[in-house]
Amino acid sequence: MGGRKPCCDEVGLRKGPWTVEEDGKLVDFLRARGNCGGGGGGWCWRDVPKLAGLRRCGKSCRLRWTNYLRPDLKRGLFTEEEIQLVIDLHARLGNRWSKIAVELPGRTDNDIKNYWNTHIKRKLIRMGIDPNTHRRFDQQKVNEEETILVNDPKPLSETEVSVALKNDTSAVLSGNLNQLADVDGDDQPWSFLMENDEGGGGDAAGELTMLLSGDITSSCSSSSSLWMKYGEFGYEDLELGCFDV
DNA sequence: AACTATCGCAACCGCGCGGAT
DNA sequence: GATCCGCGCGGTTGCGATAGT
Repeated sequence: MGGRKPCCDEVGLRKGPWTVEEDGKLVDFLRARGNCGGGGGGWCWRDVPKLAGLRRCGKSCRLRWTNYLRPDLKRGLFTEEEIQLVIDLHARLGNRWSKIAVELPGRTDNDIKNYWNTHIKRKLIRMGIDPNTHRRFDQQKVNEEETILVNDPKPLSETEVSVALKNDTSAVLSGNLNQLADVDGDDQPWSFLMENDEGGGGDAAGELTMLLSGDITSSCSSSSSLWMKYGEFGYEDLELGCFDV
């Protein structure tokens, strides 16, 4: 669009982490002047640095406010419900983080985006699910991904996975399932499934086996419904492994 | 204890959209 | 209709914290 200038090309403007003093100035200003958006405040973000006495660009001020200083922000870990909601919404909306954020009060698009990229996305990849399409990779793609992730990417057969699931995964699996189950060094999600498998938890392991062997589309219409199904087994937090143990 | 690798989050960058002129 | 301008969005980067060796 017609040769816009970068907003931050003015010399003397600060970049990088915000100081407490800067935060204070910005908060004070916004509390005193009310909201932007053509409202009664009579200011726009571009004016904020000048009006608030900050040596920042307006864009940086807006970002700091919306992502960090807003009083209605919810900090801390995502709840199980939020995670499931994110997955479900992402399946429908794709990377439209701002749209997803609308459905999660107190969470910013940046929050959700970060959480997706650092936690959920990797889990899905390792489970053979394309995080972009929410469909399973073809087996070759899975192998390629695993080749990158582990040194010995030899794929497990469905039988091997099944057997492995019946045993201690961390001990049995030296290959990709182990990576898959313990991406970040947290507890083994699959152990929970094993426990539930005993008492009519049904085919949790079986379904997982299908998932791992690439038959997810035959068992679930979408990944989000899959997560809901795991929710029935207590598979509620795919990142933190905080199952009912 | 020192070093290295990895993770997670805050912040930046560039682009596109939509309203105003 | 063309151009300008501000905002918001999504992708990416930088860096401190933490874990592993």
